[in-house]
Amino acid sequence: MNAGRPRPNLNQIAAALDVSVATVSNALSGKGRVSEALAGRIRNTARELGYRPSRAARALSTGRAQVLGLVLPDISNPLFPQIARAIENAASEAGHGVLIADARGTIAGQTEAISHLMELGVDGVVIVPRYSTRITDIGCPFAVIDSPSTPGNTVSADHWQGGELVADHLLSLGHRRFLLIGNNPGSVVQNDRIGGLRSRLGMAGAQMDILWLEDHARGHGETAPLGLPSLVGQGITAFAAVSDLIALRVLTELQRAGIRVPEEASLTGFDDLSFSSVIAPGITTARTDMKAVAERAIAALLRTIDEDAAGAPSAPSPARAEHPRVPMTLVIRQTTAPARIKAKKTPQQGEPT
Amino acid sequence: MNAGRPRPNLNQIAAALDVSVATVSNALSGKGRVSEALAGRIRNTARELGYRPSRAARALSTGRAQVLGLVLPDISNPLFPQIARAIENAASEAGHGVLIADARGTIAGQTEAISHLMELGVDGVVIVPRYSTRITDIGCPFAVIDSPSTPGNTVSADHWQGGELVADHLLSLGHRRFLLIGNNPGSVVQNDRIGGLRSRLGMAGAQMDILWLEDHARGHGETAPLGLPSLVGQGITAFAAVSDLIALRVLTELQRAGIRVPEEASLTGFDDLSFSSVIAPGITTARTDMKAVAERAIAALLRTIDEDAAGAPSAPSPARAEHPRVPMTLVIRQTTAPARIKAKKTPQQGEPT
DNA sequence: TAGCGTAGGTTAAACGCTTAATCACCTCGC
DNA sequence: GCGAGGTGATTAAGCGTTTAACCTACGCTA
Repeated sequence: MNAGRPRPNLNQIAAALDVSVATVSNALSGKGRVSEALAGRIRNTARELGYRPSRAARALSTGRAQVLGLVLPDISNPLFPQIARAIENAASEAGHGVLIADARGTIAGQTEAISHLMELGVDGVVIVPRYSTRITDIGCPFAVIDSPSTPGNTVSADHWQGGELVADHLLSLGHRRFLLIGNNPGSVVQNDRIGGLRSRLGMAGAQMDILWLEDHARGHGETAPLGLPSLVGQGITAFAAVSDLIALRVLTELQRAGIRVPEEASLTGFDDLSFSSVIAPGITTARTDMKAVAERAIAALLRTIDEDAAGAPSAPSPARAEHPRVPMTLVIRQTTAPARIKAKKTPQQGEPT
Repeated sequence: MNAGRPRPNLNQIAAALDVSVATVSNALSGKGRVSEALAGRIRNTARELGYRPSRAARALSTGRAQVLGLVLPDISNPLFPQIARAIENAASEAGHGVLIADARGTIAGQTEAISHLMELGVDGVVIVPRYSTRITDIGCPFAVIDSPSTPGNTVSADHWQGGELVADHLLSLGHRRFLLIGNNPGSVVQNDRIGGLRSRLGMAGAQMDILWLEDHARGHGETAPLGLPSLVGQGITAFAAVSDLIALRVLTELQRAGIRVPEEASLTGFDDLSFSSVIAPGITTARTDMKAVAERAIAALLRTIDEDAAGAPSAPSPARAEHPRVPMTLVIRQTTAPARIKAKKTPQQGEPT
């Protein structure tokens, strides 16, 4: 029923050495009791025959497919590469494969993607949820990467602290009038970044406004200019965006209007997207240590899978990591510089709003 | 040996209805001979019990895991999201999952990634090869997405034609002096794009130079300015980059120098990356119909897998698609406009170099 | 020398599904 | 009244591993 390339299996090795398959299995996995001499011979012939264990058979026998799922809100999100790469590496390190699934930006798509993955037989999934989604029981072990302030979050970057980092940097450069730019107020990640920014800027007595692009788009259209140049005229010297993609939009809009960055206005982003280091000027940004996030997420997920198999009564709650928040780091490039105006006045401390 | 959540299986359905597992299997798959009445009852109880077939068991029995691998030269490549999304959708449509693998930019990593995927038990892989790599026998069915001029290419965008498209557009706007910008001359894709551009520009008797960024980086460093503004002074009116990422770099460098795009210089890219539609001005670019490419690649791959299982003697050559080249389309945005100088002279035809 | 622990294996069942082979029964046509 | 053919189901083998349970020497100790 199954022609194709007949891969060598345990039987062939066993037959070649005239031992039982169980012995071969034990020798290769190092489990049962096999003399070192025989084990060596078995390993040799296994190598000679080019033996590759059948994952399917192993999965059937052990109940573990050694495959994890990765659910993303939108694969075309520019941050996706970083996440996917990190998750894949971490999982690969642990001997697991990663199956991707695209939620297509919708909440229905997210549910669908998860059940599709389960259909495919994954042992567990790591979910980067679409904003304003609360992942509850999904019938298999799962880890959530969102933001520390999200209930049920397994591990993530400390977006709030990232905001503080950026704020401190801009304040230290003497900036006092800010525009914070977000996309969607429903996103916990974005809110936390804005929150971190506001808390520090507020403490320093700085003046700030917030622009949510989604609101702006509703009024003026998706690609309408944001009217930033006039704000510079009104004294704003620093723009802090919650994403490098937004920062890029700001940068080009300012440049096009003939406003020089960073000489006339500073600009920061988040995420250190691929283009941020390539363009001129390079974008100053807060970066997530994706490797750390992914490793902790995978570790927590695998632990949960084990516990689940060991007989947890059926309470599939999100995996929990020991250290759920990974600090962000600041990458200083060329879009930030000392504020031009009102810069000689030394930074005033302890002057809360 | 296997606690955990005991999923309902064929046996339970069979027991519940007091029929044999074979009948249940047949009813659910619509294969053997089962009366419509019984089949209906079986489907019902299957639904009630929340039955989900075990992929592992099916894979073991049929020899098909229903999982494909996707090998990418570098997951952090900004084009990756488009490809991954399209492949995932197409595969999902065909009932298959997609396992990702990262070649980490190296040729060794690519080999490693492929064998890792095979280790994981994929039925076949689709490979987007690192440039200057020739994929030969890899022990399992595979499809290659590179460029039509690559031997062994399964399907891809018609990069050459994309270059022609861009060239024609710029020529029609009256441009006559060009700088073509590539990254690495070893990339077939980039070479084809450049080739398409050159052929058309050459036919029109235009003047052009080529800048390979990798050469430039070797001499001046990775992020060194490209010295574009002075070229504009020398009469170049159009920059054609082989990627939007490069185009973005060009755009920001020009803008920073106070050169207005597209008023003083036009600019084009390739791939329609995520940021290209967001920034100001939006980048005019040649776009790949990834959906079409992915669908053909998957279809060809699945066909090859079938043939392979049917007993192809063991000649695993790349999957072949009926229509291996997918035309690119031009997305005209704001970085291209009529040439300022020498533009009144009507385009001269039939004046080859 | 009986008894025992242990190193080094083997046997066989189980995982859940697919599918070829078989079988029982019923209906026709002659 | 009997074989041919068809329908609807069952039986059983097999996919490749894992693993619990069992078996057999052999070297010791008491």
